[in-house]
Amino acid sequence: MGSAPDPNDLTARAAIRNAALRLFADRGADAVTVREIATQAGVSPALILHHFGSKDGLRAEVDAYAAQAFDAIFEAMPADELVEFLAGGAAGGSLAEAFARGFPHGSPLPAYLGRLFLTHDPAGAALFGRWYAMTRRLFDLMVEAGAARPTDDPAVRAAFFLVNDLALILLRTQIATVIGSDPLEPDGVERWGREAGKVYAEGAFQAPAKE
Amino acid sequence: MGSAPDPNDLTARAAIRNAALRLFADRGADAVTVREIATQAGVSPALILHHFGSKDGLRAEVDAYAAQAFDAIFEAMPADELVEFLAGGAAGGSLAEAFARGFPHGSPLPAYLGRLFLTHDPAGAALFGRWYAMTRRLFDLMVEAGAARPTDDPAVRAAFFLVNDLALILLRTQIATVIGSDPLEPDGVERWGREAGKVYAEGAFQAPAKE
DNA sequence: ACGGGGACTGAACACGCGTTTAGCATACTG
DNA sequence: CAGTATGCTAAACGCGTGTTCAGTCCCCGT
Repeated sequence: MGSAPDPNDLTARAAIRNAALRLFADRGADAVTVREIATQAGVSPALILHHFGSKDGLRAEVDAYAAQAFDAIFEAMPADELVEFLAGGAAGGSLAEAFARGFPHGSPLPAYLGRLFLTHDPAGAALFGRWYAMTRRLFDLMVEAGAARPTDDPAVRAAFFLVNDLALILLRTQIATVIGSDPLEPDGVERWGREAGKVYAEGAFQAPAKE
Repeated sequence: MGSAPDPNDLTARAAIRNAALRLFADRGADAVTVREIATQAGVSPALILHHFGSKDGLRAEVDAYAAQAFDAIFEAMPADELVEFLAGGAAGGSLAEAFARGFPHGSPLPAYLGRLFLTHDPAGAALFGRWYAMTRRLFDLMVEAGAARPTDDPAVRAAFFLVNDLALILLRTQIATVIGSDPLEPDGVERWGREAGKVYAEGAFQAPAKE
């Protein structure tokens, strides 16, 4: 929430927050103990309560921190720029690509996002709503610009594209296993973007060959 | 695992299993207590341990039960039939549609599947692998039959289609909120299938209008 | 120099968890 | 009818959890 670069960041407080973020993303907040976070952050369990009041307080702060990070991704994707980008023929500009670009290798935030959606966290619902509205607007602009075909069910189409994009983040590890590249690392982004771009531009099915 | 219709099903044992399945799917096994399952199933906590040995034993049995249900869906989708179906021009035959058809309204299994994937459960990884192999085979057959365009990265294309399909299940509630239909209920399946079919058949983007 | 306050800790506490145990009915077997 | 296995329960146990508390250290203003 605080916009100013908090001076008491990079402190034990921040170390606790970061450790909690990573552990929560990996295994879920319920499965992580305060003592475990403390060990990981190199502090005593009591200090966590001293700084955050309770485990739930820490949880709330980590949630807010993650939400802020996601909003940063969100705001780094201005719609106008995207229209130009897409209209230029490239298939990029997806949320997943923004993730790959915005979050360094090994960041716990993609996994955290998955948990946000799976646990039906209200913060996750709000995030989804905002991203959906953005996708919807984007397609309106693209149709207007002649870059996308019109459709009679734009609500579903926007949702279709959005969740396809999110699937890349949610199923990241499974995808990496079967295709041999992490789809949030440059190599995987490239392969995925090319294939998705082809399907989105011209489809994948065709009338079967006559005989 | 047992193929014969176990005579001691529809008993307290089955009631416990069903209650656990629903609770695990909704909130995750770690967040559910044995006492809670017992209350829901109308038995005493001790009976759960009597029947399943431990909470982990129950968890394993519920996992196996769910895996069996998913495999039933899997086997209800023979590839040959699918090829004909898809080649016929319809966009159906997706995993999500099979889910909608195979699981009654309000079944906890779709949510359970989400947890399987999100928690990096090995059973989830195995399931994903099998479904991926099936998708991969399906596309090979379709290309052979002239129903799908060839691609130089078939591994990514198969993964792309599979995860798009799974996204529908994983993000079901969020989708339902924004499009106004549950995508695993007949109405939503219809809308989603039509839109996805259009995109997969002919794409959604086009060169911008010249001027 | 010194007093005060915040960062920090070790030890303990209360509680809820999974689990154990002893025992009660019921029903089947000889 | 005794004997015994089975389905089931109430009560308790040990343990790990989130949390509290009393106190130590150390920096910083006066």
